[in-house]
Amino acid sequence: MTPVMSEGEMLMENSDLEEMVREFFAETVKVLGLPKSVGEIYGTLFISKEPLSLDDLVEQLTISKGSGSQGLKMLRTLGAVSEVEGLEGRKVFYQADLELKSLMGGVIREKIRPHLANAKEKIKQMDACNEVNDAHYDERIRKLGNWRRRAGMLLPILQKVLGK
Amino acid sequence: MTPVMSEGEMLMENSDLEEMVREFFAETVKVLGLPKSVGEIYGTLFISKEPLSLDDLVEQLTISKGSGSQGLKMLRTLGAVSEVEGLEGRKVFYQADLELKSLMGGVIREKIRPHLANAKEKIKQMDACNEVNDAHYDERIRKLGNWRRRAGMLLPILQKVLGK
DNA sequence: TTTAATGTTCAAATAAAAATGAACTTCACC
DNA sequence: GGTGAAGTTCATTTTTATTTGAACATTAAA
Repeated sequence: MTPVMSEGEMLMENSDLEEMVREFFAETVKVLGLPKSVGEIYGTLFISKEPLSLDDLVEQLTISKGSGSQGLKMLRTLGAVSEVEGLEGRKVFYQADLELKSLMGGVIREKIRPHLANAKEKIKQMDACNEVNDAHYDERIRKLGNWRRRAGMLLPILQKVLGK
Repeated sequence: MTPVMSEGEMLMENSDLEEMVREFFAETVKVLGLPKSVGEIYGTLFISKEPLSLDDLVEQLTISKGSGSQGLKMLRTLGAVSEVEGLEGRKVFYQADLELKSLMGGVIREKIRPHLANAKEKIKQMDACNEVNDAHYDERIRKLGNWRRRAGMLLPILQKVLGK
């Protein structure tokens, strides 16, 4: 709305590069099951020279305020962005946490772990359902239990390798 | 079409359990970025007492032949199902490979590795794009390279833990 | 306490992904 | 070669996921 520009805007060179980084993350987060706009927001913050406000992001990405707000909320929940004290009024600025483990760790914590917890329940129910104790079904349910257990063991290892 | 039933059909008990397993895999594969029908097919094969043909699956799941064909194709590509020599005519029967690593390994090989290879290219392009050698951009691109490298290291570890 | 800037929510619109089904290919068997 | 069962392909339809935008909060400053 206002014709006044925020500080960083004019000195920005290399908008090709910034665009590439945005696209890069847009694709990358899709592998993690997150929406494209979340990747674009994260990518924009990742490459930005200074923290950006919601309005900055909405303007740079030409996405709606609602989309931006929701995307930032998700990234905050994942722990992939952090708030920086805004100096002007109560506007909040965001910066990307640059570590792989922030984004990945967030996905593991918020998406994969809950899924595995749910799976544990489901498998228990299956066991209860197999009242006749059919040997074939027994064996398959046991195998499913092993799947889950093994997947559960994987996560700490993953997080360890994701490291610092 | 034909009113004649295939052998296994009548002795099937425990259709609740089978339904639960189908649903379980339908959800699980979504985490891996695969379509629901693929999970349903895999789940059906996973719990089935005998190998099933495309027609069997289409009937049990009430999905279209096209969907079934595409789903089986994907599962074959991933290495999560195998063909069993059909005795009747040239009809093919499928059975699930019951190991976690078949499905996961397939996803890693067919989806994640290609994505990482692509990422390597992209990062190279970014570097080329940063002709002024701006220190800030340099550092971010370097960090992206580290992400990719680390992710690449993760996969063999994953596959090792997925094990036998 | 009003105003205006900032941010959130959610029903509706849009875009993206998946499933359908009819046309087509292939091949075993006659 | 002709027939039909088996399987594939792909343009269209359906379903699901994402984005939008307008109404609604919240609060800093006047």
